[in-house]
Amino acid sequence: MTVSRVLRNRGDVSEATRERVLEAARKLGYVPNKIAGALASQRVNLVAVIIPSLSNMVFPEVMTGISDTLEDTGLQPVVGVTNYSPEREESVLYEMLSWRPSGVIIAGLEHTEAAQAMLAQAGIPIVEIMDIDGTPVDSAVGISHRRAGRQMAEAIIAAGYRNIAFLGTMMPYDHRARKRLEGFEEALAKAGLALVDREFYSGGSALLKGREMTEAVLTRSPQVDFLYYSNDMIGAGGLLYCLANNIDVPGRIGLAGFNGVELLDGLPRKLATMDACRLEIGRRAAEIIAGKRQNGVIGGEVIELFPTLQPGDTIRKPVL
Amino acid sequence: MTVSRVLRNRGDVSEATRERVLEAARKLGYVPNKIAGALASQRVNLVAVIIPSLSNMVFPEVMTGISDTLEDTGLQPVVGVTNYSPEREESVLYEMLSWRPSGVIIAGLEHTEAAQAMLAQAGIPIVEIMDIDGTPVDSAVGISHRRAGRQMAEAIIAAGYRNIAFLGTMMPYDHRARKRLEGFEEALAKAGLALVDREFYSGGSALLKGREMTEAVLTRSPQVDFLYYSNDMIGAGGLLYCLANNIDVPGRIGLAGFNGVELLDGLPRKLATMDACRLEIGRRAAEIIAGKRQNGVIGGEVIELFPTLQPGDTIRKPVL
DNA sequence: ATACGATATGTTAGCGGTAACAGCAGTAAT
DNA sequence: ATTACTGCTGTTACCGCTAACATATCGTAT
Repeated sequence: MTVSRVLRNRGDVSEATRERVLEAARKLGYVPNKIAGALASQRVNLVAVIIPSLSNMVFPEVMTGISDTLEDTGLQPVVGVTNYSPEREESVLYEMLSWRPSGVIIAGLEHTEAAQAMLAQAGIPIVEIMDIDGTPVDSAVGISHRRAGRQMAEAIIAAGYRNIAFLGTMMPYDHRARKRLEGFEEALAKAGLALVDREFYSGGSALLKGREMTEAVLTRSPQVDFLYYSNDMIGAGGLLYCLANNIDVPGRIGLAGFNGVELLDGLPRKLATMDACRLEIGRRAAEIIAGKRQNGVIGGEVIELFPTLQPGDTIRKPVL
Repeated sequence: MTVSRVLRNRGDVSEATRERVLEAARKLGYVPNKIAGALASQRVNLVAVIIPSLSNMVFPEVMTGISDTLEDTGLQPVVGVTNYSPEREESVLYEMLSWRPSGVIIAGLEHTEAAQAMLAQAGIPIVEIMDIDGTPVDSAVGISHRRAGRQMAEAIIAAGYRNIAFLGTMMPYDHRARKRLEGFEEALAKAGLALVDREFYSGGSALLKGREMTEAVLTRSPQVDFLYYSNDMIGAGGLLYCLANNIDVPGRIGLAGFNGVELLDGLPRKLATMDACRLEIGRRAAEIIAGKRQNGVIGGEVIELFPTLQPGDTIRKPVL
């Protein structure tokens, strides 16, 4: 018992005994068994983080925000990856919940019915991140992708472009990309426009795909004067393609992506984009988990963040 | 007890009872408590994976290899990130070991003394990945970065370049980048050459840093005819800089990076690089953990993988 | 009818810690 | 001297599950 007290810094132990215990622990290479500890105390310092992928730049940055904020709370993030598969999400969630974490941070608002039920039943703070276009189980931190799509469309139209094409992922479960496209088309419609062309891809090097898709669209639909990409990586590929082929950007063709990835800073020309507040999302989500744990508040809150449009060098200045 | 048997698919249970149990579990939203289960059975289906960073492209791909292989073994990877800090590595390791995982996959061979001791004492399979230039605690899967550096130097020299500069990270704890540089300089020395210039960076957008550093070096040392980058990202930045400034690549200046990241495929010209066998490393490491668990073998094995040099378009053809 | 093996279910004792409380010495206040 | 309190250490009963063993049930060969 005294050992337990020393190792957890809880309760009074005389300095002499504390020393003896620590010395012995060090000598024996003793590592306390958190499994037993957690079972006895009904407390687990783990936070489940469930995200679709690690291979694009977006989630690692969210992770950074989460880790930074959790750093000095004693909480530890544990990552599960779903590869954009709802079934896999469900099973990862089940697996993680069975370790009784202190909270769950999960990407998106769309989950299987079973997953929804598990989240609702879990009795711990749940934060759904990235997206707020929908109804969260508990709390949510994110941006409105629909609005983001609309905003970009409005900026593009204001700049005088009229023949607009969309290039993006095919993934049926990338709900956020879908919502951006919906918002985008909605704003086009309001201006009496419609997409002139669209092109989808899946898998492979995004940068390369961006080049290929851009070539395909420009060949097929020469009248196109703007390319809206569902993410910055393929947008960057498109930009490199245009530069390599001496296409006047943003005069003849305008370009825009989404995410505000750091990578763009290194490109010869800055791609228009909207930053997705990734770091901030991670931070705020972690704060909710850490905070709730303290004061036991259960009411869900929705935090909407507002991405800023970065016009870069690939959109003409608006015609007034 | 019967419930336990049903939920773990272990032992004989009549079909009727099994159905009843599953139905009840579903209706109640019952999620078994793995903490208690693990304590009782002394078995934990978790594999600790400890890596320095998620934000460059290399570790996510290793993770993919690990996840894929572990997928159908019932084992689950749990990721911890150290940010290249030995102290943080030590504490992350301690934290993870206290959950009694079935194995540890940890990047690099360099750890604090305490971390080394913990790994040695843990009594579970340990796989140190990425690097094999050193003495592993147990098993290791990786490449020789020293050899990789040497190989690249030899190829560069064979191609006729003589005034070679190095551009890389400043991070004192990126041992693998350091070893590559050591091997590189060693091979230069053997050919009677030495680095003409060197430039280091830390933090920020690697692509942008690549541009800036390249400009700095070329301005400061105009005689330089080859730039060896410690990673592909800054190499790509350098390449874009050269192309933008109409520098003849690979005639006037040759370029090479390291890692073989997918990103390069999308660039207007292919950067010379060496792929680091990331996917394969993840796979083999996971196999060792999964396999050992089965047959209880404890002997450590060292698996050296051999990266292939991809000359791309940024090294002149060797002069024979 | 009896014995037997196979299948199905129940019982008991932990796993390694921690919460809660009990005990005990020493010191200060009454 | 008695009481009250503080600081330190020890005791006990779990936490929720599973290994190991015990028991019950049933069809079937003897």
